[in-house]
Amino acid sequence: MLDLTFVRNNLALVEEKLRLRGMDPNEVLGDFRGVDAERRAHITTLETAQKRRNELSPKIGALKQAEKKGSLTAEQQKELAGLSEEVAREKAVIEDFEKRVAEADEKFKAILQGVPNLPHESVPVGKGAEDNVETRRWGSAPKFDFTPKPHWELGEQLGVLDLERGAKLSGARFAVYWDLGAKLERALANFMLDLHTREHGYTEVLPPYLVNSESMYGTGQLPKFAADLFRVPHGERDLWLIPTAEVPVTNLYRDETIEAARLPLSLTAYTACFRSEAGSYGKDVRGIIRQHQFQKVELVKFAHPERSYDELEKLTKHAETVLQKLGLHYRVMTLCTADMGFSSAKTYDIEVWLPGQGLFREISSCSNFEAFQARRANIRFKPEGKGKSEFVHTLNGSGLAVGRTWVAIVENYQQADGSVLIPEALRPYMGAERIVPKKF
RNA sequence: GGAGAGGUGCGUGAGUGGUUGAAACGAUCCGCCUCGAAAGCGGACAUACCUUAACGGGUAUCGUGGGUUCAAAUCCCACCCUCUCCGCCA
Repeated sequence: MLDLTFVRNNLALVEEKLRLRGMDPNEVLGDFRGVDAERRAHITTLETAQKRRNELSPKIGALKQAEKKGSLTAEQQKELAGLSEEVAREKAVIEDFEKRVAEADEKFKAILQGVPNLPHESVPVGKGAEDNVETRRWGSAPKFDFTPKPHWELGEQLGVLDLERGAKLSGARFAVYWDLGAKLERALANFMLDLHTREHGYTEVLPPYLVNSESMYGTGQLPKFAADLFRVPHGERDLWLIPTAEVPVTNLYRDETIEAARLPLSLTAYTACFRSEAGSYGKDVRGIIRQHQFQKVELVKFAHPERSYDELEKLTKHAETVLQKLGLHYRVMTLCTADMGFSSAKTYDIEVWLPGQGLFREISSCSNFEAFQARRANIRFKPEGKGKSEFVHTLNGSGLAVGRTWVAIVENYQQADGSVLIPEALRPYMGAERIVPKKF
């Protein structure tokens, strides 16, 4: 969520930035000025009436006390009647305008919550994914003297990936990993967590996979993107399966104030992620690129506003390091204004080369949300010395999506004989140098 | 799942209908004192929103949401959370 006062005072700028995102400002902002003015007028009316009532109440109280004791003069009797009448009138106004303010608040909040974050000035302007800018590239695509296969074929032949039984158990977009396939997933997760905790200074956390609506609201999944989530009914209130560890980890500090000296806080978490993928029917139906459940190692930072863009660069490098150590060819894309997510001010996508499919595929998305999430989730820091607390900047990125890394390993390290070589860095975690065909 | 206790400001903790946005103590900050410090003394010390050129003024907030009342931290209802005991369970 953007700052109310900022939007009010910089409406032209906000409209301009929305256009950069390829959105129609009128559609997004609606009658912002009108609703804002209406809301404020109603608040003023309400508070005036409340003030009057608060002035009258003690007078009525005193007179009623006297009435009880029977020491009320005729004149006071009249005064009491008059005051009672007046306060009744004010009360009617209060009740009426409490409703009107609530309605106006609702309308206003709906507008404000529907406004995406403003792109940072360094973000390239564009109209769609084709305008994303390749910022750097690492390594080179492996050469094969045979036609490399996609991971779904390899996985089945090796006996490590079982999509049929995944479908039997749960339905489409669920997978079962067997034997060294399962172990590869676990090895990758451990490798990534060790790298980030030992060499990059992150603290590991293991959060719940089910969270309440407040948490989903805090990171911006709700109210707008409920359709992408799995909802779990639970008594009077619903719980939601997390679509990414970003949700529970960012919300760790919801409604809290962090000491400035502790910033930046760097956290990493390995969790399962659940996405209903509504609206993506027919997309990536083969293999395990797009699943309802997948596992991911997430990197989250809470940073000082002045240093958040440095932290974004670092966080992105941390994610890249995983690919470098695994010897996987990749490129870093700076998303253009039109392709960024709703809450992001700047995003780098890391795309890994998948030879079986002959394309680069997103394996990490690293974003600076500035204060957009912090404002919603009320995450502050107290500046050194005195001064008012301010909102922190939140950042996150995948470090990496384990399922897609699994795909990258299998496709990039496939051999002519149908086996898959395990990269050096992973061998201590695998206890094997190679995956060879086996029946499940 | 059953029975009970409780949720107040940064912390401890008063407060059962009006003078309490909230005592007291502690923490923190600023002064005074001191060569410096401690102690002592004096003062400051929540958030959001509305209003104002500004100084300031106002409204709301005592787990959350409703209700009763002229008036609610205080009474009523629902929910959430924490703790204790029982049951169940990895």
